[in-house]
Amino acid sequence: MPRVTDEHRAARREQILRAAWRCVAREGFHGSTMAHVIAESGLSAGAVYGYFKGKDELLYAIAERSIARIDEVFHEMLAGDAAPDPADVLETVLDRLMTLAEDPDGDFTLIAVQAWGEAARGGPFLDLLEPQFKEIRGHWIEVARRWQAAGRLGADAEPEQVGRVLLGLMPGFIVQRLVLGGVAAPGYANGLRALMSPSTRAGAAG
Amino acid sequence: MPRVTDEHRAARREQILRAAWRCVAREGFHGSTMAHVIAESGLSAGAVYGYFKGKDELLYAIAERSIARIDEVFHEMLAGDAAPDPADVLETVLDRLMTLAEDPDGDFTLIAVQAWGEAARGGPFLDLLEPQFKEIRGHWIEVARRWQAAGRLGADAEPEQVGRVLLGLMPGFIVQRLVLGGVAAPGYANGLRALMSPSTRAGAAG
Amino acid sequence: MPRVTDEHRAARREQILRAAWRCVAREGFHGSTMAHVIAESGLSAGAVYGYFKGKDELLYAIAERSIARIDEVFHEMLAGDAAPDPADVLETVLDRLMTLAEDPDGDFTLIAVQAWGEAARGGPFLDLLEPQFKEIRGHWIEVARRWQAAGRLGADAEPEQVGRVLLGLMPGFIVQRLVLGGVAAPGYANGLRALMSPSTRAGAAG
Amino acid sequence: MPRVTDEHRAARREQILRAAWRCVAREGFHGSTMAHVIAESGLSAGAVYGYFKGKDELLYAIAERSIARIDEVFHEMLAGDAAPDPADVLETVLDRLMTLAEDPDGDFTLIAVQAWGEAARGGPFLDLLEPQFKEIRGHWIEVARRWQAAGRLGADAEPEQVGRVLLGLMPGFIVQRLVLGGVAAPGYANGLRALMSPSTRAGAAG
DNA sequence: AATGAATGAGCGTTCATTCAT
DNA sequence: AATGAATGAACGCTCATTCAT
Repeated sequence: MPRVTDEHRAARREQILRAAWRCVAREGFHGSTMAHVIAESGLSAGAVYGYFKGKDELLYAIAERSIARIDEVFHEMLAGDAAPDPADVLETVLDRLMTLAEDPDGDFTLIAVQAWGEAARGGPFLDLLEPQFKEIRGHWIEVARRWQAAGRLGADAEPEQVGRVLLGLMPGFIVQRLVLGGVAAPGYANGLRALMSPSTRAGAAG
Repeated sequence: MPRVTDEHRAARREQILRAAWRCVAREGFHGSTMAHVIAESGLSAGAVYGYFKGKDELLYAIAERSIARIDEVFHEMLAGDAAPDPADVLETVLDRLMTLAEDPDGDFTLIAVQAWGEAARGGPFLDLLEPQFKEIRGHWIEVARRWQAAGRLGADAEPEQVGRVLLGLMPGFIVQRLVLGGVAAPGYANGLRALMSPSTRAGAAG
Repeated sequence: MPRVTDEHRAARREQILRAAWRCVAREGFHGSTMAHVIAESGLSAGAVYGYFKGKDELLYAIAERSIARIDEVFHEMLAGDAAPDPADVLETVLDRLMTLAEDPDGDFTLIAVQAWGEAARGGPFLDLLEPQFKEIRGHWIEVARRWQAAGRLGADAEPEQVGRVLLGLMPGFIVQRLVLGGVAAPGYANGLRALMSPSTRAGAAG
Repeated sequence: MPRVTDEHRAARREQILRAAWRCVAREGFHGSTMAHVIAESGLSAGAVYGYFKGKDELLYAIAERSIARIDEVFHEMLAGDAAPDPADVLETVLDRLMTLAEDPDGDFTLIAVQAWGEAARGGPFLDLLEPQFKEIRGHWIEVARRWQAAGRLGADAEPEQVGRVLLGLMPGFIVQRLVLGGVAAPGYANGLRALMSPSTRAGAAG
């Protein structure tokens, strides 16, 4: 019965992970005690520790999942070789991000911010976030490159620098939304469109 | 001799605050114990509690100072009624930010990220950050407004939306620098300049 | 097929006991967890508990076996009615003891010392060790008695007291070997021989 | 007020150590929980941890004290250059040992046996016991050497071997007393005297 | 005003044991 | 008979905070 057992283990792991997710989305990394997670999971302490070595591993797994969600958002975005408008990409990406953020289990962006705070101090969380940030930045650099190839970006523009700015818009959106609220994907994308389409003396924005 | 006493109190408060700042910049909000702060301050536990009600108040004061620094960065920026290029503003602002971040007492952006994480969960940290974010956003909106008034932004662009994007670039810069490193003010500003100065060559988007 | 079942049960019991023995010889009574024993035995938790009521019973069984080995060492030693030299008996006994101690499954003297520690506090381990110590002491008293009967011990010597001393030499050997190493049966027996054969030269003690 | 504070600290340390001593003498190393020690000490958990890093350090300190007591027993024993009868030394030593063992705080020999069990597995307890055993063995070797110099031991006897035997008599006494009871210093010493004064065919013991 | 020893609730974790399968 | 996932009481320990001096 290995199939059943493996499925069972995976389901239990998921159950715990979701419970921890809910706790962290509600109370942050440090406000979430193992006792909370255990109670939320409906399991016993021993059971939880059978699936995760300890609190650190659990938080790590949650952070992993949280930032993986940001990455997901790019899938299919760059399929083909089209040169989408960066503002359109941003809108799509943030739109998906907001859909995911409305998860009834809890807002993953809140967890992501916790993870940034942890990663800032170095250690395993930094090791986790670094490659994922790099990958997402790579996506944005690719967007910039294509945009440049399509003749929409100055020939002397450096896609790496443009990519940094585009990547930067994402944490900017997330933090702003969490702290101020009232930020939505279309408006934010429009702000970028306006910046990207400056009036040529008496020009018109998009 | 109330003057002396008041000065004394202020000096002591500052001494504690700086000690806590160093701790938090090194170990984060939760990694910093009161014992660490007390040791770092060179005072006794009782003395520290004589100036701050508890850890929360101390962290709050640190967060306050940390984000105040971001605000500082705008001072004199918008004096007069010039209409500076947003990318120039960004470069100046980030340049100052990096100077402040190199404080030997510890990187204030690290503390800021901790504060965002805390604020995301609501509570006093949100109440602290919200008005400060609002004010900084106000600065950016003003930048956008003047840019528009100078005819450099489409007439139908909404400065509020543009301001959100410009504000967003700051946390984006901070997080990216902490996680990936290798981000500097001029290059980041150049990325924005490139986006804002699209090729005038006719091009078609995807 | 009760025979087969009984044999099977005995084999399983032995399998568990040996696994526990290995664990205890490696990590002591308290350092050995049931999880270790279970893993070492290759059986499941449930299976182990099917053969032993709990950890206490298992440790008890191990202690039993460990001190039984010390007793073994006397078998045939006192067969017949010879009056062997106590030092010779000691040498033979310790020699056998060391052979047993080199069991690849682990040093039984290490387990014995654990058992002494437990027995010192009273309880079942004391009830276990007491009769076994008594029996071994009985052997030594018998050695002393025969030695006296052979005219090698003063007529007014009390074999019970001599037996206590001879018994005492055994834990002394075991502990000394575990803590200091470098103790071997022949040298230790020689030490006793030297004490038992004082110089006949006239001398005065201090 | 450093004097007072230092004395205070020393007194508190002693208070905790004695509480732990009582617990260990009653329940052994592993049966003694920190909660027990804390309750017994009359202090709080935090206070205890202010004086001892953790349970290990506390047990180590107790073991240290326990075996130090065995060493004490030799003080003044070998002052001067007399050549005392080993059996007399043994009697004195064991007599002192029993006096110390009757400490109302708990029998130190019980603690010593716990320490032997721990040391047998290597680690810090072995490092602690090894030099102390060596020193005590050194005392016994000196006793043997003097006895030999006084012409009471065969010229070809090796004091090192005799010393091992004499040292061995001590754990033998301790364990036997704990497990069987009914062992006292004079009787035990008499047993040794009897062994050391064999009848010369029809001789008389001392 | 300042000290720092003391507090104790609550933390993360372990592990002997059980029981549905 | 055998499994091993699950249990949960109890463990060692931390740390924000207090208060007698």
